[in-house]
Amino acid sequence: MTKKPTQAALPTATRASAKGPAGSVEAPASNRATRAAERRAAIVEAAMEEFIARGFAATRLDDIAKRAGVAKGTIYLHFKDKESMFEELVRIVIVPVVARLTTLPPPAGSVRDLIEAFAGNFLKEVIGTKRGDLVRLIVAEGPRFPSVADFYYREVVSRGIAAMRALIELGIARGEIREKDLARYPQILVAPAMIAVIWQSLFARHAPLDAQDMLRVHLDLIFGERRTT
Amino acid sequence: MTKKPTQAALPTATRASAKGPAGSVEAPASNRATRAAERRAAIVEAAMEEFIARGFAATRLDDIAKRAGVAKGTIYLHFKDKESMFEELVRIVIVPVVARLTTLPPPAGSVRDLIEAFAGNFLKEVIGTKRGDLVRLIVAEGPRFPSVADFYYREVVSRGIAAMRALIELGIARGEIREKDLARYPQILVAPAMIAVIWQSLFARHAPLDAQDMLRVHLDLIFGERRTT
DNA sequence: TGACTATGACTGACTAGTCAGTCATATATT
DNA sequence: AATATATGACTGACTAGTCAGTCATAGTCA
Repeated sequence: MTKKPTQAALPTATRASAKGPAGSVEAPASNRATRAAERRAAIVEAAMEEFIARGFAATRLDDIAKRAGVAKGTIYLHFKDKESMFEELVRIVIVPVVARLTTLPPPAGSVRDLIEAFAGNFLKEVIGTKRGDLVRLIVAEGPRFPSVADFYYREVVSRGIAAMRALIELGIARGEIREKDLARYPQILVAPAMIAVIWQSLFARHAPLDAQDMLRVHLDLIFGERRTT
Repeated sequence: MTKKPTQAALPTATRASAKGPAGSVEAPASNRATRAAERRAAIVEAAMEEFIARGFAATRLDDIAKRAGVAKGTIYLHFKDKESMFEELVRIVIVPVVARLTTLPPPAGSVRDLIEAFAGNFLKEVIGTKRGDLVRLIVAEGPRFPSVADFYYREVVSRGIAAMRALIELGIARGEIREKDLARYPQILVAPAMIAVIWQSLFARHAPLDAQDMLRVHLDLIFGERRTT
């Protein structure tokens, strides 16, 4: 009597069901492998949102499962445990971003144009989006997940810094940038953008920030006033 | 069950006025009020360290109690619950910092000197210290503690931005700063310092940052190369 | 093609453990 | 003694991780 092995369970309709809380109607998904991949993607997506909203410790796997429209056990078919799930998640989300960024845009025009295009892209893709919150999440959890911080430094930060430095050196060589020491601290070039990301997720309600315009002013500082053409 | 356990408003001890904070290793502590204040201070100190190291959700009150050399129940003599403890904590730690900062230094010399002195102070007092980690903690937990984010914005950010703006406007009026639009975005002035704080707590092991030097370069950007006087 | 079997993705009730908050008791102060 | 403080064992709500069992699909054979 104590045990009531799963029996009643769902009467029927496990097949076309999916009418779970997930909401979005899953595509037919012909074969098993495809379905599995879809579920995995759903878990990743759901987990990302929960982790961003609550942080690592406060996130419940039950909530992730519910949001993904999946049973809790399913999560463990795809990830070893909560911790390694979090670590893997960051990789999964970041890798494609890095891939896109390393696809450098056409190196035409002035250095300022290059940087402006790059920054504009960054603002559009990161600020106020899921990706921006991910940055904040990494700042938040980094110290407790050295492997995540390491990964992020290796894959994103060090590369970004190197790329910015190259750009700055080009600008100096071309005479567009006067402050030669800037090449030693590419962080300065990027700082306002990072601050904008953090600002938006913390203080947007108090004082929204026009990141695009702020960036323009910052670039004016580095390149000198833009001549209106 | 809808549980409504927490009821008792802050019991007492809120008025435990500031006494000699010096209180270190269990001095006899003559009167009760003093002892209570000491215990409270020990709890605040311990809680701060635990919260910084683990974040809000992952911090155990048992650990705070142990670190403070106090029984768990004692914590509840001083704070209503974990959540309000965290909120109060941020206030307790930040208020004296704000108090110190608003004690403006002698407004002598050039604007650049003013800012440099201010920044130097900031670097020494914040970067790599407990205070720096507190900034990271606020960034991390802010979204989950709107009251903390609000408080921080009101007490620190908005004041800091206003002060910086005043300084920038002075610099523009005196002809030290050429970029007039900078006054619209004091964040640009502060951004590298904030980035330095975050950088140190996340990536110091990979690539330590000479914040002092970076700041010098940044100020060169704003004021023009420094003339060696 | 249709029927029968094998596979493994998926489920969710369950277990073992954790931790915030309580309170009866003990200790210190007046 | 009376009162104010402090203690830490205890409780109950909550959750990460497990696993016996289910069932849609893939594979096999007649």
